[in-house]
Amino acid sequence: MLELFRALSDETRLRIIKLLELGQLCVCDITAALELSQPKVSFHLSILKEAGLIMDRKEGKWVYYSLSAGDLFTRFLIISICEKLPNDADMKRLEDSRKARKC
Amino acid sequence: MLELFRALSDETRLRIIKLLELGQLCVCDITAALELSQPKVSFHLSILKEAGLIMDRKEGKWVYYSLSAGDLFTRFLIISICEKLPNDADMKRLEDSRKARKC
DNA sequence: CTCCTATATCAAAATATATTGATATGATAA
DNA sequence: TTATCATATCAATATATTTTGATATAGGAG
Repeated sequence: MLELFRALSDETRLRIIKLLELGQLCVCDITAALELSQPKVSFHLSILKEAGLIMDRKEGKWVYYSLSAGDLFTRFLIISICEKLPNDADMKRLEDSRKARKC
Repeated sequence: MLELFRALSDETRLRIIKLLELGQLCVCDITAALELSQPKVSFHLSILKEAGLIMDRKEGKWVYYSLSAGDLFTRFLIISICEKLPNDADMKRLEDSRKARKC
């Protein structure tokens, strides 16, 4: 429970969770959407993964991350975050990046 | 929401919340129950208060803290914490301290 | 094989948070 | 008044977390 709250106590990580509400995304999509450096994004993804909030799947060069099922409490937290967090700017950048076929 | 998770991402603060499930407690009760220094306890109480999780009430020399009502999401978090967190040792020390009438 | 791309990891630096010991405040009791 | 108790706050230190820049790894393309 403490690890869960720790994982959620960072703005970047909440933004990642909100982005993943859309479905699986690769690291470069997330990096483009958040406008952050790739090592930074990888760092935060690793913390979310450790806490059991997200999972990854390798496919060729890419690693796709998505929200993991988790228990009822965890899912409730994720739903609440997604409901309350605005992320229009991130979404827009994600769309732009995908149109540009950057990865 | 971020402030809420930040406030909850510390073991001492979760222990305080769990103790306050019992009802209002003064700082010296909490200090005795957790076996921590008074400034440390005051520090963590101030963070919980800032986040809207607890409230305080002055009465003479004492300051009593209790869980604050908050919104539905906040209350759900508090209930979940209290349900999942064991704190037998803290409770025992609280009882002992009260029997000894230390404050 | 060589080059490029996507991602992870590492060490160092930067920043944030927590702890300690000392002191301040304010209420009460003697 | 003076002493004492409960609590808060502060400055200094200690500790934890995050960020950065560099490098490693591994897959695919040419």
